[in-house]
Amino acid sequence: MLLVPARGLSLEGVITDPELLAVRVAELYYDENKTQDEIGGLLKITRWKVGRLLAQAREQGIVRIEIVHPRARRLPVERALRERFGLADAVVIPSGQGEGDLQTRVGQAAADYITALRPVPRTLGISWGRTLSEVADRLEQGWATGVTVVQINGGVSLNRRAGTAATTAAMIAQKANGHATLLPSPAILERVETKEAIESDRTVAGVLELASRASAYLYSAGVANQSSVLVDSGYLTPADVDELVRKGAVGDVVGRYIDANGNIVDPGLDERTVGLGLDQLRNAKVSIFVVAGRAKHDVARAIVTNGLCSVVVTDEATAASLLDLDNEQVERKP
Amino acid sequence: MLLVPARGLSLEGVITDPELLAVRVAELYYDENKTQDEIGGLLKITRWKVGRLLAQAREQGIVRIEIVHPRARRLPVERALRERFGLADAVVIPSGQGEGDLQTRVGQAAADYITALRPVPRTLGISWGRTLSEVADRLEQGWATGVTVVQINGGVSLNRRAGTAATTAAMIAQKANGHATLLPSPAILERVETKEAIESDRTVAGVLELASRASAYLYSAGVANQSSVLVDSGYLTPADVDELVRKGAVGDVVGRYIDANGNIVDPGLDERTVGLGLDQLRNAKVSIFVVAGRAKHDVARAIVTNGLCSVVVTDEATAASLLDLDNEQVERKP
DNA sequence: GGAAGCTCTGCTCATATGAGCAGAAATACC
DNA sequence: GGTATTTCTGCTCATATGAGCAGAGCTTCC
Repeated sequence: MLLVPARGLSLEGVITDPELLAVRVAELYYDENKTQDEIGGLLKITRWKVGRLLAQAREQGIVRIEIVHPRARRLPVERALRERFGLADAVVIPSGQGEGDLQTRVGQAAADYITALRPVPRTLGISWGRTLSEVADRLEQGWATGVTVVQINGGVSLNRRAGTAATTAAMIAQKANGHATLLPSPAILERVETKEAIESDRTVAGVLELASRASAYLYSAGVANQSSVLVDSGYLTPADVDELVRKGAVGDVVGRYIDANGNIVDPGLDERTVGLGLDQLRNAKVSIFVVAGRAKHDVARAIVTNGLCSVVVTDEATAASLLDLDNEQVERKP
Repeated sequence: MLLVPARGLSLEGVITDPELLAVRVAELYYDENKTQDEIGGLLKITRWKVGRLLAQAREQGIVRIEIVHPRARRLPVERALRERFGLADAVVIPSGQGEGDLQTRVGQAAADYITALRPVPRTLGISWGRTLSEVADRLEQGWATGVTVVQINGGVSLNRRAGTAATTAAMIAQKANGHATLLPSPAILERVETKEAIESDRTVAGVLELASRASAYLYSAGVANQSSVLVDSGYLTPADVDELVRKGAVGDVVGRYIDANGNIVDPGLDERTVGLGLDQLRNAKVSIFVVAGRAKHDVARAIVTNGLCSVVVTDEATAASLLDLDNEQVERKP
C-alpha cells in the first residue's frame, strides 16, 4: 500500500457511451476546473469534441447551473413574459421552497425595481394592500428623491387595520424625501349619486387629477373571494362577492372587479367605485403590477394577458401559470 | 400599452450592494449567456470586475453548478479521499435522493471502475455478498477479455440464497470471457485443526495460492450485527456476533472481523476463517473496496483509515463520514 | 448499388477570459 | 495627522473557447 497517490487513474482512458462521456467531461470541466484541452488529453478526444460535449450536457440538463440567493431572479422567464405579452419589462423571482416568504421577496423585487427605474418618476400612483405595504417596507431610505406619491383608489378607513393604506403611501414618499397625497374617499359608495358628488368635490377631484397624470403606477390586485379586503372593510358583503364570482369575476384591480378577459364584471358597481379607471392603467406608460402567490394566478392572468400593466413583478410559479407552463389543469381535476 | 418590448430595463443601471451585484452578474452570465464585456456595459462596471464578481459568486456558492446524472461522480470528494488517506484512487457517487438505488449506483460505479482499470488484471480476486453481486450484474458483457476470477474467501453454500457467491464469480468471469475459480470451503470452521486440514488440501491450497497472487482484488465488507450473512448462513450465532461487537468489532472483511483500528478482533475465530489474510489485501497493489450505505460507515472507516484498500468506491455520504464532514455525532445523540 | 442527404469530425480564426501586475483607494495603526 | 498595510482597480498579455466551415463517414431511399 501507500502507493504514490496518482491523479485518479479511473478517469483516464476511453469511454464509449456518449452520454457517460458527456458526464465525465462535465465533471472534469466544472468540478475539477480542467481546461477542455486537458480533458481531451485525458479522455483521448479532441478539445473540440470536449467543447461540443459540454454544450450538449448543458442543453440536456446534465449540467445544471443555479443561482441561489434570496434576491436571485429568473431572467429567461422574464424574457419569455416580455415577449409573450409585449411587456416593457418583467421581474420574476424563484419560487424556491424555504428561503424566506414569497410575498416578502416579491416585495423586495418590486422595491428594487422602482428604485432602479429611470427616469425617476416625479409622481407615483399607488394602490394599497398587503403587497404594497410589503413593497413600502422593503424600500430603502432614500430610494429616490422628491417623488410625489398619490393614491389611485379609495381608502380603507373602515378597516380594522385602519391606516395601512395611508401608511403605505406615506412610507414610500417619506423614504424618497417626497410627500404623499391621499385619496380621501371610500373605495366604493352605495349610490352613484354620492360617488359623483364626492368625485366632483374639489379635494377629491384634485387628487384624481394628479393621479391620472402620474408618471408611473405601482399596484397589486385582490382575489375575488370572501377574504377580500373589500369585504373585510365592509364595502361589499360576502353575498356581493359570490354574485360577482358567479358573473365571472376573478379579482379586483384598484377596487374594480374584472373577469378573465379583463373586463369590468358589474358596470353598476364599477360606477360606484372611486379611483383611476382601468383604461388609465392600460394606457399608462409605466404601470407596474406586483403579484405573488398561488391564489392570485387567475387575476394575474386577467391583468397581464389583457395589457393592463406594462411591467409585472412576480414569482416563478405565477409566471409559469401566465405562460401556461404549469399543470394546474391536471392538479385541479381531482 | 404595447410599448416596443425593451430588453429588460430593470437590469441596467448602477447597483451598490456588492453581493446583489454579483447575483445580477451571475444571472446575466449564466442564464442569459451574455459576455462579461456586455454585462460590464449594462451594469456600468469594467469587464474585469465582472470576471472577479463571477469568480467570487462561484466561490461563495451563489452560483451552484451541479451535474445531474445517475452515473455522475463527485470528483472533488474523490480527490479529498485520495489525499487524506493516500489512496491510489477513489470513486464517489452522489448520494442524491430519489434517483435509483444507492447500492445499484455504487455497483455500477465499481463495474465502470474495473472495466476501465489498466493494466487489465489477469487474475481478479473477489469476495462475495450483496454488493459484489450487484457489481457482477452491472458489468457489461465483454468488460474485459480473459480475466481469471478467483474467490478470496470461503463460500456460503449453507445459505438459503445458495450459490450467490458462485454465481457472482461466474458471472464476472463469463462477462470477460474468462473463467472462475471457486474456493471450495466453508467460510469459518468449527475447529482450527479442520481449518488447517482443509487449507492443506491440494485443491483449496491451489485456489488460495492463486488468490494470493491475483493482480487485483475487489471486495466489500459486512456489518457486525445480527443480520450479517455469516449469521444467516449459520457460521456464527447471534450470540457470537454480540460477543464480537462487545470486543469492538465494527464489521467483517472477507469473513474476518475487525475493530475500528483495523485489527482482528478475535484471533481464535480468525484462525478458523478460511481465505486471504488482511495483510495480503493491505499489501496488494490494487485492492478495490466497494461500500455503500449508512450502515457500513463504521466498517468503511476502519478499512479506509487503516490502509486495507488502495481504491475505494462508495457514495457521497459514506465519503463524507470518512472525511469527518458529517454530523453523525449530532444525529446519534438523541 | 449508388446518389442524396444527414450527422459528425477536425480544423481556422476571431473573440472571450483569466493570471499577474502596478498604481489607486481604503483601512488600520501609531 | 501621517504612514504602513491591505484591498481594490484597470490594465497587458497569454490562453481558452466558440462560431463557422469543409470534408469524412454514415444512413436512407430508390
